[in-house]
Amino acid sequence: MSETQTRSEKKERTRRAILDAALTLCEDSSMVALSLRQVAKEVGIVPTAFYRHFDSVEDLGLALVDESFVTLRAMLRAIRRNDDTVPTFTAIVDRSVDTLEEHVHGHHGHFRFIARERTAGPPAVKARIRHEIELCERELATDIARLPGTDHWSAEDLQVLSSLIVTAMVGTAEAMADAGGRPDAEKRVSDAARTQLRMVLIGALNWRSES
Amino acid sequence: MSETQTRSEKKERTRRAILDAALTLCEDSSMVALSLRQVAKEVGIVPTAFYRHFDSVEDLGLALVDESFVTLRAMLRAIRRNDDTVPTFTAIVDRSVDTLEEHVHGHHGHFRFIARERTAGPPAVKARIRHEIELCERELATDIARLPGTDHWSAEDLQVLSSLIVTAMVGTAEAMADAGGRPDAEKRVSDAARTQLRMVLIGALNWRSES
DNA sequence: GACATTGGTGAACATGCGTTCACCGAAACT
DNA sequence: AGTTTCGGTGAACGCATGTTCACCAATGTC
Repeated sequence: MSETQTRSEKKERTRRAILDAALTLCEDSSMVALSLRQVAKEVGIVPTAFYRHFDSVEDLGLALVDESFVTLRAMLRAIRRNDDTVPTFTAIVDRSVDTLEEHVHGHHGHFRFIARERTAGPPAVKARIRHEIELCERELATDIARLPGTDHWSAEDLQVLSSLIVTAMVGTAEAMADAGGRPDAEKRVSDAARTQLRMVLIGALNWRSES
Repeated sequence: MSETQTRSEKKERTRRAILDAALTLCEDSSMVALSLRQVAKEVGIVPTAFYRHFDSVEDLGLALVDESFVTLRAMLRAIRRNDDTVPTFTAIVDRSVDTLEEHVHGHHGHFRFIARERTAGPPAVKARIRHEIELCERELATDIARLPGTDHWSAEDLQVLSSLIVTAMVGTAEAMADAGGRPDAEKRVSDAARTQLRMVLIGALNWRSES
């Protein structure tokens, strides 16, 4: 029987459906404008059944944050993996932006969610996202510190550079998701991202020789 | 009689009160979660009276966008004025960030509004904000083109650099507004912004010598 | 095969929403 | 002084919201 399934399988299925529906429904506004009944209707269950899976809408939001950051961290791991195998700086930039393009293309929902709810979500969601992003910045800082030519950098400057790169990349991911899969638009965004990253890195490498 | 006033004065007063109340009320969520009745209650008028001033909530949103960009453009003018009188690059950066800090400090509501609704607002509001930001990027591009040492730059690279700077400065404004007036936090943000801008400019100045 | 667990149901609730309409009273105009 | 203009009022509408509760039927357990 292909259509029969264990109870917990079925439960997990509707849980997924709720998460997906919520992500879709708040796509062009925000979590704060998301209604439980809308989600339920989209999923095809009665509003009450929602509470079998989440304690509240806020709970749903936090689950979406976690899920989105699983996606984001998977991308960061992929980028880090590439960087180990690749020699020059421009090659690192190229491969990194390629990876970013590929992942954002495949999961624009999650990336847009982060970019949006970071500033507009419910307080608890905002807080969680900011915290996660801060962690990403710190990880990036230690990655950069491992690169050659950054020995004499202060911890503050490392942090500031990471923050700049993350901000730029969040902006890129946003623009990429807005490109909506049109290859020409995506190409333009990723070319811009490459240029931006390269500019920033050139600036960073010539740092301290000036100030 | 100090408390009497002409009819249009009174009208303008409540219009202002509505705008202020709306800005305050959507401060920790978004315009999409703003209710007409909330605003009316905050202002101290009956919900119906709202329609004497705006056609709809969306109309209110667009008015807030316009108002916010009046503030933002005033800041840009101030920065541009400084730049004309100041000699070195690092001095330009310092003065620019000072000006930004001062203006964001005085009008964090407007800056947070732009940063938030840019990604989370109602569609019409989002569209208007993106358009205005694009204009700012273009203006910045022509400003940069007027600086020495950018003769050989392509139009695309100018645009990309402007976009990077604007993205970074929107991020800075956001962080600055989040600092919530605490001088030490504001200082940290503006120091970071100075470093970031300087890095970007160093990168930009050494551009094309590499690629 | 009997029993407990549990995902989903449907009615009901109080509340808040945007918008409409006729109406009022004071300011503005003639 | 008489009339018009207009910001604000208050009731009313239909609809959507979050949450509660008792209930059901199929699955899992013994």
